[in-house]
Amino acid sequence: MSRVTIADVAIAAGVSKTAVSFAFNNPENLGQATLERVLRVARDLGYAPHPAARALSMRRSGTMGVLIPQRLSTVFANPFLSELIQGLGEQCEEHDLTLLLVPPVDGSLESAISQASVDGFISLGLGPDDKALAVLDRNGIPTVLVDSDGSPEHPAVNVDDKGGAEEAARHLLELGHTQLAIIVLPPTRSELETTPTAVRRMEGYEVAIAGAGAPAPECVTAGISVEAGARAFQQLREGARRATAVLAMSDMTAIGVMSAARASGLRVPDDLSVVGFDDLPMAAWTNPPLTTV
Amino acid sequence: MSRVTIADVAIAAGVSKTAVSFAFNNPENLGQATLERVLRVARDLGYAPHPAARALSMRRSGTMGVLIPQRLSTVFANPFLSELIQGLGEQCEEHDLTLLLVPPVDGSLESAISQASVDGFISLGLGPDDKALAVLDRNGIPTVLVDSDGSPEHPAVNVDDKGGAEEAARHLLELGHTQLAIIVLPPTRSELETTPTAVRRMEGYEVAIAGAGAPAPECVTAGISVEAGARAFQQLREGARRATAVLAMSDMTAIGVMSAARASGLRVPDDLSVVGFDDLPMAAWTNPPLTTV
DNA sequence: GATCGGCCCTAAACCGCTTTACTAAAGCGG
DNA sequence: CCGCTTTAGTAAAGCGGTTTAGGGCCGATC
Repeated sequence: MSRVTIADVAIAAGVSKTAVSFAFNNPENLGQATLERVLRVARDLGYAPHPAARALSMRRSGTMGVLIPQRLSTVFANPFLSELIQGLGEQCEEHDLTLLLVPPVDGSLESAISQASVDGFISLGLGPDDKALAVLDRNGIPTVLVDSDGSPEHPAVNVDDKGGAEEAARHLLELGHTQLAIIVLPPTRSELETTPTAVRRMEGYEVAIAGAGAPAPECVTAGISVEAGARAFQQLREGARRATAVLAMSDMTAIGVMSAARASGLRVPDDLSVVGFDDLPMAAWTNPPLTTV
Repeated sequence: MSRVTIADVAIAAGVSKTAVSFAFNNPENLGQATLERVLRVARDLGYAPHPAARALSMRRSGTMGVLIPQRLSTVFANPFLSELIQGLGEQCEEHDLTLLLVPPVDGSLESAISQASVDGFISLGLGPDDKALAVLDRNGIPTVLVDSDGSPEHPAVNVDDKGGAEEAARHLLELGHTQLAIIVLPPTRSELETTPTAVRRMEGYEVAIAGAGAPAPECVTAGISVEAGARAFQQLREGARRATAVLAMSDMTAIGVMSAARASGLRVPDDLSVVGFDDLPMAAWTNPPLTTV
């Protein structure tokens, strides 16, 4: 009933466990005849090495973890993350790894980390002083930071948030807009602090705005979805100041703003300019195509 | 340098390995004082149980696998799958499980299965006679089939492909269309056979068309993406027959057809009707909103 | 004819944890 | 003060693999 183990195969083939192991991992250690017999018996019995046992004894699991600082349910709703994970997936495929998505367990990334059987982590959006990083280090799990502030201790891959944001804002200012609105990314882990990414993009926006001597922008926070973008647009309409251009920190939100604006009779970009961030493929399908970073 | 093990903690706390294990898993077996001491030492040392060792010994890994019959890179491009996985993710979260995505390794699902350390599988789009299923059974891994033909051996959750397709086709026929075009889903695993899902949807379309006495539809195969949909539209234009309505087996493809049609000057739905399948949230954002199943 | 080196193969240790079976000490009523 | 049950903790046997050290057996060498 239960799983076929290496011992079963060994007995059935009349050899030792070692021989069976060799048959799969070091065939050159076995004679031709024995090798073939063992492999045949293994196949007939439907033997497959137990992954956990293998991982334990080899000290490697063949799995790459993606540390996600937000609920799993929100990941797939965010095309930017989807794109990223897709890319990771391609690489994993190439190297015969499997991808393990690791979201917080009961709100704690630390405990999630220690539960995961992983050879290394890609961690998304983690600050360099995050406690989760300390846990990783202490357990000796190699880690690459993505979308972080960077850290001298770890390799990191990052988006030029500040530069991109600055360019986006400058683009609008050069078009003649003076009153801008900014739609800020929502916090992910704690409900309070904004993400490092949002902070960096905000810096970029502000640099450009200050540089042009334009008035302070109006800020609204909205989730990464079309609906949230639409709500943000309503919020802006109700505000006192009438921004003529919107800087959204994500494309999804920007799309929401755009469609809500058109639904309420505004022409885009004539009456309202919108610039996103992410450059999702989806941004090109909208009508008109979304300007984005 | 290397990982802190249960033995390290045991020595440091002056107790047996058992006591340390109890501290985490059966605290009621330990005295108050010992319990606290062990936990404190463990925390100070940064101890975390090795997941593989734990999995091996407990015969459960706390991981749910999703068996995906296609390349990982195409999964995230397909919003329908994303939605599905998102739902699975929510459930996993609730039950403190992690989600392992398992695509084919070197084109073989069977070998991917045996590499994955998983307590159970959700398998997508597997026929009931798939060899991968046999492997699962032999290894005693519980499995739920999704989007399959159903199987007496396994619990299954399915979309009413045939019924839905039939309704979609009937809808168009009732609008007065007679010459329909069908955009078929692409094969996933082997390059040859169409998927069971595609077969079932095709049956539904044909039942409706035959029932209405309409001429045979024109069929084109296209991937699940907006671009593929656009290409399919071009292909149809070049064909001899001029379909006035298109039945697409996925929303993404339908959106592609729609936007390509508009780009080429056709009005939708006046000049060309398009019906999708999946009911993605995205389908509601298009202009006009996509009719879908 | 004893010695040596290769070739095949095996026994046993080990990976890090859980769990069963068991013991020493403590508590308790009589 | 004795035998009984509880309490608190331990030793050792797994879980299912890999890997190291070594043991027969063979022909070749001196």
